[in-house]
Amino acid sequence: MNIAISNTSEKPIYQQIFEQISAQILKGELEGGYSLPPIRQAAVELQVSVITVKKAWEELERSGLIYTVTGKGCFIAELSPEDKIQKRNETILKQMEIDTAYYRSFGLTLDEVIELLKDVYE
Amino acid sequence: MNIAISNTSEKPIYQQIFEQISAQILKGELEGGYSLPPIRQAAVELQVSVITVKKAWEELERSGLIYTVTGKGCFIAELSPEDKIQKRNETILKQMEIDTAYYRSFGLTLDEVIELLKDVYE
Amino acid sequence: MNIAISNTSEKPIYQQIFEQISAQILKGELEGGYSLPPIRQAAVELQVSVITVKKAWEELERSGLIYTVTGKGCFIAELSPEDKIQKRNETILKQMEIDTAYYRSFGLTLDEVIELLKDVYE
Amino acid sequence: MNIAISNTSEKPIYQQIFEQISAQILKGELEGGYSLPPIRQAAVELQVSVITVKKAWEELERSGLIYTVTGKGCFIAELSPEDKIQKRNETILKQMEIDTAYYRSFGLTLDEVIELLKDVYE
DNA sequence: GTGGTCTAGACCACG
DNA sequence: GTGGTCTAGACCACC
Repeated sequence: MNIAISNTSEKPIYQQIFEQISAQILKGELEGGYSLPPIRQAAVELQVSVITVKKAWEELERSGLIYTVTGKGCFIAELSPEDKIQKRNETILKQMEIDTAYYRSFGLTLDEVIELLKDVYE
Repeated sequence: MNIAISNTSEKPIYQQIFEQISAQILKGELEGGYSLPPIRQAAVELQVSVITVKKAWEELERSGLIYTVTGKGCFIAELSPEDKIQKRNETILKQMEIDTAYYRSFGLTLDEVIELLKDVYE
Repeated sequence: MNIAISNTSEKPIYQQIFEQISAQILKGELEGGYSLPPIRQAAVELQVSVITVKKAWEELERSGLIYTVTGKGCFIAELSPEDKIQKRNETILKQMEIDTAYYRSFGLTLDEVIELLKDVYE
Repeated sequence: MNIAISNTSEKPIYQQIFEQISAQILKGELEGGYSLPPIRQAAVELQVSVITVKKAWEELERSGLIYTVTGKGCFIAELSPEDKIQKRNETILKQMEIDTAYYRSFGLTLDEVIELLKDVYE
């Protein structure tokens, strides 16, 4: 559970948790078959409400990244490396479309965006 | 007043208005010195409440993109092309830092991001 | 008519005019007996509405700094130097009470205020 | 919530609230980490609309004096004594420049201002 | 006519 | 229960 939570962020906490675990699974940091910690334990670790954790877990299940075995816990879905990459790209592309729409609204060309991106990416 | 409002978007309406006018000013579509429509008229055109328009206008003023003359109206600030580009880049870089942090959390390298970006930008 | 007007200031224009003429009379820059310019001419010079000038003139008359001779114009009241100083101090003290109340609300002592004041006064 | 509101003042209510809370924080009367009352409760206490309170709270947040945690409440920022003094002086100096410009427009010297100030400060 | 302020009341997401 | 947003409608000062 290597997760950073910002209370003052505009992003809901449950979504911060969802995004970070989601990224960790698709990066391969969390391997298929292994279990996530019980929600109550996660809630204590992350210093948030049980409800908040539950909401994040539900999002993960809805995205097909984990599955629940009633009475046993939540387990990370077993995805092939190809599946992971595909899911990762789907997720990112969805966000990227929103991002580029924003950049374009300011009249930026692709080249200008790439130029700025290089600076930001360090 | 060429503005598209989505009521279903998660983004507050006032911010949608702010972002679009902001982009239009920085793109040079709205020239310095000219006046924005009166808030009440804009409210009718955009089919939103007067207060929602006002909130957007206030953000624009706070960003130095317009100035208000009480009893006369709101006018677009006279910015040099350099100022516009600088302000534009500031605005975009702020957003881009958030975007890239997201991409990186999935383990994407700069080159991968640029590759995806090219596809999305069409 | 040596008057600087700011459209963007929060202060009403008529009050800006009033304050500046008021100060000039009490400083002795405008001498008793001399006439102010006709409101229409003043309006043109100052680039403001006739109504605005009229409102400033009315305030001046109410303060006893000018008097109107119907059909002839507005004249600066003849005040002895002592009267001027007294009026000036009255005017300033009224404002100063408001100002000091503000400073004190932050817990500043008299000495601290004087210290800051010296810096600001250059 | 020790706040005095004047309905007859020319100053907007939300600004009166802002200024007084601002002063209390910078004086150290309200300590970092503690929470302000919920806006709805404050509205009842102060006998004003919820929106008026909210506007004051927004100004406080913009000034870096409080931070908002959606769904939890608004908390007073943790500022070091040095930060407080610096912010206090910034705030006061901004106002003092306006005040002194007014005094000077009447031809008062620094010494005369200080003399009057001593009287007013009691 | 313009913007500036304030009100009362409503619905929503979040925790 | 908390803040975040939005609405409709009102009154005021200023120009």
